[in-house]
Amino acid sequence: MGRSPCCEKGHTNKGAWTREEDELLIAYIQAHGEGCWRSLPKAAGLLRCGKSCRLRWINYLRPDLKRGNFTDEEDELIVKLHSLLGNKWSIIAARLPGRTDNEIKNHWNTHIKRKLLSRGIDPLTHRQINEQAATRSIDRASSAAVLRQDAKTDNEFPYLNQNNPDGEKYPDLNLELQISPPSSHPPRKEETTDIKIICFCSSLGLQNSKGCTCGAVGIEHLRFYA
DNA sequence: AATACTGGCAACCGCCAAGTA
DNA sequence: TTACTTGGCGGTTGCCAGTAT
Repeated sequence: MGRSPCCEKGHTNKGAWTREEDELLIAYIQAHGEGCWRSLPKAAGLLRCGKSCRLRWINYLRPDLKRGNFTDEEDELIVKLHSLLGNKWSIIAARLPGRTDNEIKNHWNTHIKRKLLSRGIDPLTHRQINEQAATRSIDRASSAAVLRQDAKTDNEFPYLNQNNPDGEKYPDLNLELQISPPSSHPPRKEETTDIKIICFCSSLGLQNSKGCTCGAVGIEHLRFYA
């Protein structure tokens, strides 16, 4: 039945990691690789919860981390992906080599969100705030015109200023969400209605890229089931 | 110089899906 | 099928450094 508990909470350190702890964790993972996080702390001589070790490694100690300031291109990509995915930080992070979900989440909350708001863009909906208020009465064409007039946005996030309404905001992206089941399990007819499939590699024009193994052209390997 | 305020970020918490016995 | 653990995720908190008063 099941497995034994994750960690002995009474005997673990908390708070900031010390240099010694970092060194122990790095040394252990370099010698044994990333494996069972549960048993790692004991094996590595750490008084930490396995979860804490995993987080420390993934967010801070991993050698392939980029660190440093986000570039404008990264900012732009984050906004694009966020407009498609919402707060799916891990998926967004997967498209930004060397960046972690936590890092991106923090960057979003401290920088990008504010930047969008200062441009009059709702970071939740990625629409012009005044446009939103008027959305009910303004047609899509005029909304696009509002976007076009925002020269600042043009400079900061050029993609936000495409002469396209909604899904056509990103001419370089395929924003079409297809609705269908996993290919290996053909759905019953009644199941297909609310099942969505999307390949973000393809959507971003990155099909056949390193991170995309689906091999699809314009179709989809990230799957969401309703 | 002292204090209050603010922003940035590392780390924790709680939940959930998947895996296992 | 059920009960349980693990790994992973997103939200939140708390500390610290920098800035303003």
